[in-house]
Amino acid sequence: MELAKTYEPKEVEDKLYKRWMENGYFHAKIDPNKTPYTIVIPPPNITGQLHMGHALDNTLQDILIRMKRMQGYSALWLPGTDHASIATEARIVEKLKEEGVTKEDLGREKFLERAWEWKKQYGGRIVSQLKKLGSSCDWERERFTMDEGLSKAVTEVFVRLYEKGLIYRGERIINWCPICGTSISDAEVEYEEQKGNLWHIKYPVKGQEGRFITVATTRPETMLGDTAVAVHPEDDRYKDLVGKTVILPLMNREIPVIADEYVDPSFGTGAVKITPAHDPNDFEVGLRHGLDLVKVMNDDATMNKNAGAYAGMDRYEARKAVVKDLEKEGLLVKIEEHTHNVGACYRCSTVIEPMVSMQWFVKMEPLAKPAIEVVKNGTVKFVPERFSKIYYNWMENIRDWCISRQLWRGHQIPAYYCECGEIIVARTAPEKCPKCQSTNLVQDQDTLDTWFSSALWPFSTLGWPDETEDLKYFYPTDVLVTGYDIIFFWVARMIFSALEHTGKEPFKHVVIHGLVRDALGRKMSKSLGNGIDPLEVIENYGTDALRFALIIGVSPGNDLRFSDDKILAGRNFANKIWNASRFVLMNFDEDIDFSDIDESLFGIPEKWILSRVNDLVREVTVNLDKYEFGIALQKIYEFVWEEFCDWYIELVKPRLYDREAPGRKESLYVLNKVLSVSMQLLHPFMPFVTEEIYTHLVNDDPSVMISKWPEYSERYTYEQEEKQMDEIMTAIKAIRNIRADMNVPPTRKAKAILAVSDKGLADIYESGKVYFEKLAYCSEVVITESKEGIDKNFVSAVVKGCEIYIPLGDLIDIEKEIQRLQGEKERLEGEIERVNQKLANESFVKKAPEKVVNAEKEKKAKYEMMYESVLERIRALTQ
RNA sequence: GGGCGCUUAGCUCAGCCGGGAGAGCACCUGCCUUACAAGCAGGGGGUCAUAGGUUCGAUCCCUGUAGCGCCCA
Repeated sequence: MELAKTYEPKEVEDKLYKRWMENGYFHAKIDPNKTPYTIVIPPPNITGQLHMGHALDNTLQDILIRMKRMQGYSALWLPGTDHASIATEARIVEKLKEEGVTKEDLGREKFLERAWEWKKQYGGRIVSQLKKLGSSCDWERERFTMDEGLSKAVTEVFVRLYEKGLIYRGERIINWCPICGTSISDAEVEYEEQKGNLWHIKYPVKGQEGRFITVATTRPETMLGDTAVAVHPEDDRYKDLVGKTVILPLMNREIPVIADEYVDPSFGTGAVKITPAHDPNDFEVGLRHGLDLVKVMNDDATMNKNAGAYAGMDRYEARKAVVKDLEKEGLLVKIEEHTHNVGACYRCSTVIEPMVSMQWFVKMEPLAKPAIEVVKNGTVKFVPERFSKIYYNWMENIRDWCISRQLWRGHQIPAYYCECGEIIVARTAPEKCPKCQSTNLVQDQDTLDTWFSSALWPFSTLGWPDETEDLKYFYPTDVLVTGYDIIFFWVARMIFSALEHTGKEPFKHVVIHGLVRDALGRKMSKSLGNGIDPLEVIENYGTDALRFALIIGVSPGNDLRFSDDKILAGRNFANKIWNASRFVLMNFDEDIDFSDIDESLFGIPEKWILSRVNDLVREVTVNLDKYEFGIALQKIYEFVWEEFCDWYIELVKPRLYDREAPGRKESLYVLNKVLSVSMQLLHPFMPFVTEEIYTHLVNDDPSVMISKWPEYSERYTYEQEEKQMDEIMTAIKAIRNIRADMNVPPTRKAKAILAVSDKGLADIYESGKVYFEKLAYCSEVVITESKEGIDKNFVSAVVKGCEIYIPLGDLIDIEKEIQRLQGEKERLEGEIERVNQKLANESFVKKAPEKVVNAEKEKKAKYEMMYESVLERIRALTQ
């Protein structure tokens, strides 16, 4: 059988994915004889494009799901997409703008039609991109957050929480984005340190001519809405003013001076202006003191009629004007430079405006408590564990969640307002008001935060609120894989939602990974233009190379740098195993049949490699169970490349080239076996190349992805052969080493004399003669006890229990050879010195484990023997 | 201000139960050896940030310090 000389991913990937789909391998069945294993995908934005973050996240999930599937679980990876209301709406609004229309011009109904069209146009894109990545999702179960079923779940949750008093409508301070034109939640605000000013402003005290109280503020324009000045109750500077009244400059409004613990006397002047309608802390102060709310801004961040002369100005224009006017009136004391944190909209980076607004909220405290508890008691475990701290920190300080959005795209809030003032929250639109019987009802115009529906994802996708078979079998899910940037947005909300509505945790493990950065360590972003398109990588190097590059060398939870080097390493690895398979298959006869293998014909290399691969099986399984993806892949890489290709294949060649050699077929069997197992272990990481190879090899499975995951077995542990192979390999390396030192090309074969006194070692070498010839380029191998006939024309090397001599005649420079041996001598002296020091230390010998002490003693004996040999050789050459 | 992470070869990063520091890339030497030059063989290169502590023994555990990064307020 002939395979191409290099692996061509393009020729196999789409073909194989199609085959898997057609055979229904991705579909998970409800099977009472199997244990379910479930992962729900973090749903990407329906109109989004696959980026490296998705590629990493989904590769990790695919690795887990493919392994579990092979291990015999009924493994369900449930895919789907998210409607991403704010992002989608922004994009459509942008598009309309190009057409010269606003969404209001279009009207809600037409606008929503456009949104569905948009989905139709781009909705398939991310899904087909996930397929390019090799994701083995159960596409028959694909879901969308605005599907009928999921929408039903959203309504159900809203109604239940409302009925329980956990959802309420109220006028409270929220984060307002003037560009997106909607409220956003606390989690959606990104804080950035900015250079700004601290303005010190004098407020005249009423009835005390010439007396002022000076406040410091970073936002002078909000003073127009001030309803008090606050000082700390213990602050002697202001004690007498508490309860008095000051005149709000520019507005000439009278406002009280109040005392509140919230004020930090050491900051600024120790007196602060209170604007309850435009600052969250001031809002709290306002509640405590019963202050008025004076809102001075419109929704587009221009000043409103309450701002008097400043009405109509943009907030920054107003700031300038206010400062200028204060200065004119002599009320501006000073301007200090000051850096402070400014909140911006995560979506459009506009500085958000805290303002009082009538919105819907989820009451968080009763929901957060059990959600903290399940992590504390280990029902839900974060991997790595340190992320649970971030989770606690957020959950313990959480404020009520603002869930209403002034957007059209999304789940419309199931609340209906009657002209009589009654509010009805219901699963279906009520026909008339239960209070006044009016039929004049209007549904709330707002939609829900997208995360409100994603919070239900692990169970809504399985059919909840209906008690479906899927829900019963696959829920709770097993693992959630996601980035640390989304713990607050999503993970936390799924946990409390699941506990509240299903009474169960949504998943058992939360595997957190880092961000994919560029080669310089920067975040990949559109604005920087430094993003690497995973599809381009797939196009050029293949999916397997991409997946390799994303997994190799990363440790859980840490960010990773993505570089061309790693892609090339991945591509080269795919090519390497491709060629190893090519070699194996080239040696198969058409009618190859392994049904009558005689294990007694296994040689040392066969038992050695079987033992090694057996060990690999354990290592890979253990590490994957710990979510140590990087280590698991590294182990496979090293085994396949070094032990299997560089050693075993070379060792087995002499046997293969002799068609009459006894055990030839057994070696072919071992090649086939070890390669098959390697492909099985590697398959979750690099699904395509492994499938292509596995199906060419001799085995009973039609596909590696439904083959049985290998298991470690004592039966294939050959300790003795591993040791023997070690001896042979060490000697071969020593010969290669001196040959390379002498610059002897492989074509120039040379005799090797192995001077051994130990009978056992001599036997091992004897049985491995042919390997020396092949792997150490020996023309002849003499194993002897005597060193007769060895003269200055020989170079030598010393390994444990053996002296190796190679006659190289005129290639030898005796002076240089002596120098080399001197170096070796010094090295051994150092080793002996170190071991002696250890062994001379009484407490070491007394307290260290016996095993460790013995190992040191053995080393000592070994080095001393080698040292003697080197000395002797130096003497011989210097005579 | 509170919390977390990182500091290991020229670069990017691994490093399990504490018992002689590893990989990829880069660099140097020799090889088109009938699977693979996307390859083979060999080599150089490290005070494991720093100061203490625990221990027979510390890259690893503990404490302090410095630098970098992230999250929260």
